[in-house]
Amino acid sequence: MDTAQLLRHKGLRVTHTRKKVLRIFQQKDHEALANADIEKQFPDIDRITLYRTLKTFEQKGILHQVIDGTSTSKYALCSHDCTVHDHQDEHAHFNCVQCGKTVCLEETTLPEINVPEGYQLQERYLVLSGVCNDCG
Amino acid sequence: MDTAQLLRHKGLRVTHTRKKVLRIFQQKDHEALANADIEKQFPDIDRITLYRTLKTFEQKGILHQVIDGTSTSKYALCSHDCTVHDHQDEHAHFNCVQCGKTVCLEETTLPEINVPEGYQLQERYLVLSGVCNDCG
DNA sequence: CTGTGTGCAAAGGGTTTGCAAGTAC
DNA sequence: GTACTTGCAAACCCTTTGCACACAG
Repeated sequence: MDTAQLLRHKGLRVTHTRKKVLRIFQQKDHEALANADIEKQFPDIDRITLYRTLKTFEQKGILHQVIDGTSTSKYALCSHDCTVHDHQDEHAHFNCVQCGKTVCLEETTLPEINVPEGYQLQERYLVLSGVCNDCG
Repeated sequence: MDTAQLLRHKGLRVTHTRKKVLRIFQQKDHEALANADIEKQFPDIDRITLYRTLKTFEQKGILHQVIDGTSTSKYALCSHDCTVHDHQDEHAHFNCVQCGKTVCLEETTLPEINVPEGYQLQERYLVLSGVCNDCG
């Protein structure tokens, strides 16, 4: 599905900004990107519009948030079986402490966890940090 | 070891603020606290001093940072075998999406993870979120 | 044409830095 | 007395909100 089709399929209007942002995520397939990362690649975009675009994409099930232990929020493309209400992102993420890049480790799986009596588990994140291939 | 002893043992001067902050963490043993949480319990403390206190405690191996998926940084007491350079915190943390509280799940263990060729793993965090016992 | 998206300004929350005054040892 | 700590102001970064204008459908 190309960018315009995907947007339309998710009930969103097809705008220049949205196509461009979506394409960036598709190119950087296994990487989690923050607002600032996208601004770097696309300097003429309005910062605020970008925040809103990412949030909209998340709500529509196009992107999902990635927790990587840094204080900035990052997003990555949802896999195809993601629905709006049930984001599936069952793998670990690795954050490089040197370059700050965060990648999805697709080959990993999350462990089963038993939460204590009375707790309701909704999301699980396995966050790894260290030095990546490029920086090591 | 009482608060003053611990501080002295870590090479820190014993001040009113440090004793009080340390005591709060000791009381809330399995909970990860953010700057704001401590301010609530101890309203007359200076916010900036508190930031610095927490950072100092982390550097000295008294506290360690807890990743819980929220944008605020939280800390919890290090276990006894924590050293300055090698923080050990081998269990999952659970963040309640309703009350925002983050607790350590001492009984869990982190899985072994194989990182890709060329990656150097330094830290692992298993972050859970959902609804806690009190809110559920 | 209508409702959705954008761009700008302004504000908000969390955090850090600089510097003078205060305090532990 | 000296080096370490504190407290205050100000700055910084990331993010959100309000509102008028622009544009997709």
